[in-house]
Amino acid sequence: MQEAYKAIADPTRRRILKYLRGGERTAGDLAEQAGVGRTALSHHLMVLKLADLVRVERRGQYQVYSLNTTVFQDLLTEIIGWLGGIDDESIKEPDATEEHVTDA
Amino acid sequence: MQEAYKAIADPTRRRILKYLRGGERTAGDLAEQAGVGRTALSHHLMVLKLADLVRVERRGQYQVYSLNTTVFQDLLTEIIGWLGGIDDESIKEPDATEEHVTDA
DNA sequence: CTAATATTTCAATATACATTGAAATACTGG
DNA sequence: CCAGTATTTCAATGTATATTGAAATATTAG
Repeated sequence: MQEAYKAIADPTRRRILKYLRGGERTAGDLAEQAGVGRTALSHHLMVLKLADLVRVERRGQYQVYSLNTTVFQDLLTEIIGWLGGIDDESIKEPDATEEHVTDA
Repeated sequence: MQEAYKAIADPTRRRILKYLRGGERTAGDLAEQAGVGRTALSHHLMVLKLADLVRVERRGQYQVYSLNTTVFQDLLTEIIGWLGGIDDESIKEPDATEEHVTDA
């Protein structure tokens, strides 16, 4: 999960993810659309791959990238958790014992 | 928005956000719970504040932090956008013009 | 096999970020 | 005002990350 959070923190990578919403894309397509050098793009795709946010498949000369939506779902679940009341790990509940945050 | 993505990319900051789900907390409480030095904590809180993910209010000697859920909602909306079909910016649709990603 | 195209790896560099101790600032109680 | 507590700012440092050009690898077409 940590990998996914870091992956989406970069604007270039978010742009890549957006383009991938349009369907499968080759690395070359993405480099062109994302406006980033081929080397840098390759790096970003690697990060996205490690985060399991994209899949890649070789098709002839090309590497074809596509979205893997399952990790997005997990992200959503976690962020919703911050808002609502679905918890998963040690969270100190707001008990009545007010130590010092009473008032001014 | 960019600020929010970067803010949640750090595990310590996500931990802080979790603790804040339990209600208002002073900076001291958070430092203790998050297991990070006071200086580092102050830095993280600043990042969260700039991202508008938390609010802060002085109450006597203390600075009291709390969640600001509105930005979380925006985050959710964007991530849902990546999954579904709600788009907001230039996205190349998967048109029928297959240039070279035809097949192997 | 060779030439051509697509993509990744390597090596170097520059920038951003997290962490720390010490000093500065803000507030409370007496 | 003074001592004490809470928090932030400052300055320094180490680590992580983004970017780049050149070289290496993979695949196709002939």
